[in-house]
Amino acid sequence: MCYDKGNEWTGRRRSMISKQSPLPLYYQLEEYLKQQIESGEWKPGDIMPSERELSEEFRISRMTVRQALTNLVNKNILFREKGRGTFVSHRKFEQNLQGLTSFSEDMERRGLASGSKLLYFEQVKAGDQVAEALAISPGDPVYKLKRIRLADQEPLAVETSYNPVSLFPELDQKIFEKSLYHYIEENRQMRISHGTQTVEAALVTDEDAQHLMMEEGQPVLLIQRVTHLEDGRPFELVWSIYRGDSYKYRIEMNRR
Amino acid sequence: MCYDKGNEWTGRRRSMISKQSPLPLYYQLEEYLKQQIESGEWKPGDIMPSERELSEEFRISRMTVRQALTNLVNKNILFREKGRGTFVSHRKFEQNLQGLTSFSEDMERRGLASGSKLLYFEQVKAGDQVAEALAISPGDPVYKLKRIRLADQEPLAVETSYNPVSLFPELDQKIFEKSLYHYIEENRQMRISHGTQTVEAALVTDEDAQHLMMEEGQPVLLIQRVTHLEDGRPFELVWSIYRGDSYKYRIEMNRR
DNA sequence: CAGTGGTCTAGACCACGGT
DNA sequence: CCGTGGTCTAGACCACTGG
Repeated sequence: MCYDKGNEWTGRRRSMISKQSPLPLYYQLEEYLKQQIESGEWKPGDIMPSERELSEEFRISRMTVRQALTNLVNKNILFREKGRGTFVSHRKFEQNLQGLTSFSEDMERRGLASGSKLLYFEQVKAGDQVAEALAISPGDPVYKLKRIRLADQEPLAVETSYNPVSLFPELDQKIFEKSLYHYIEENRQMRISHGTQTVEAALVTDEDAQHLMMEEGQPVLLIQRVTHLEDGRPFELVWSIYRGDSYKYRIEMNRR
Repeated sequence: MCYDKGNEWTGRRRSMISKQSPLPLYYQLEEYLKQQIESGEWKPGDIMPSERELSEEFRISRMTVRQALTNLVNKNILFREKGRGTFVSHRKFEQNLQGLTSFSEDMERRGLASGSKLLYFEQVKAGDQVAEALAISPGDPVYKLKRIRLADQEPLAVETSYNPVSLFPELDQKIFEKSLYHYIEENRQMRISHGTQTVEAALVTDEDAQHLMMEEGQPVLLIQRVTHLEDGRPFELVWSIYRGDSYKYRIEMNRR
């Protein structure tokens, strides 16, 4: 009986992977396994079929199976034990939670409608601090954008961003309205790689208090972010001021 | 001339990698390349020798070279471009960026002497909030520890931590003085896996103001952390209150 | 002992980038 | 066009865990 079921599976599984597809085989296998785990077909702690079994079932070489499994191990979806096997992780996190996300992605994850109100968008000369963060020379042109960020129509943050004109000469307001990250990755085909953030507590300034409809003397979260492309060039510097009473910065991370 | 230099290198390089070593070849190559980059032999933006070149020079197969390079790419030390080559990243070498670190590890990274002043250490019954965070039942025993954390002798934070007695029945003050993380990983041979933190801004309370030698009405950074073992069980809940004027929470992260 | 993941080889064909 | 990284194969031997 077990064998029968196994063979059924073999057929179903093999059909999920096509050598005709333009997608790499390891990627197809990776997506298939991920989907099976997400759908609960295999549960945390379950042992996976061995590499040689998967190799035979899908009629692909063991090295290709390993490439798929290794990627899932790196994403913390599977873990391996020498001499024992490969298992489904206990992690409940969808990976990526410590990922670099934009305001809109952040709000979407929290189930809030995101919006923004433009204060201004202009081209200015970089000051010393901006120039250093963006690895350009003081006086070089940068786009400066200031917006009030809304969550469910309520003002949540004031955001000021700087982007070097030399990197994206054609930036305009519409690109920001949709999503700068989307524009960079899809329209410009460049890859966003990593970023540095600092988070600190401060008291709200008079100007920001007006924008955020807060009283004086209340605390705010002050976040600075510098984000880099894959070749290391910084492409944005963002200063955000969040209302202390309505926003928590949340991060999930791994040891090592 | 270029060729001569190339051949010199070939000899030197090859000698760095031994098939006799118990260490895997890909790992030896990885360490060698990392060291060359750290020492400035190759600089950010430089193109690396091609995979086929490295393969010939070190007399190992291209797949093995790829394993070494792939690991370095995953660590953000190198990046690849299709049809062009493999390059040294511009990324600074701080690694372990988004890692889960203890207060002492954090201070060490900032070049500050860390210390702490015990306020109390006792066994109490878990309240609802603590029980939920630690995935135990309300009323279950937990260790509660409250300390003032010092950086270069100055008070920087007030920290309250909770650990389930059921997980570590033998915890004592001395273990905390040295390092709980060290104890768990070295003495107990358990693996710390992941954690969740929230960071928010608030005004200092009267009690904390005294501990931190702050005036009333000043902002503080309020950090909550829940940390898990590899099997998913939470083993600590920590509340930290940092002086807003002297501490920035810093995090580096990758997209995707 | 048989089965597992870990490492390694020597080929192969592809799509891509720059000349 | 040639050289690059990206993918893939069909083997191989090893060290390790379990019964």
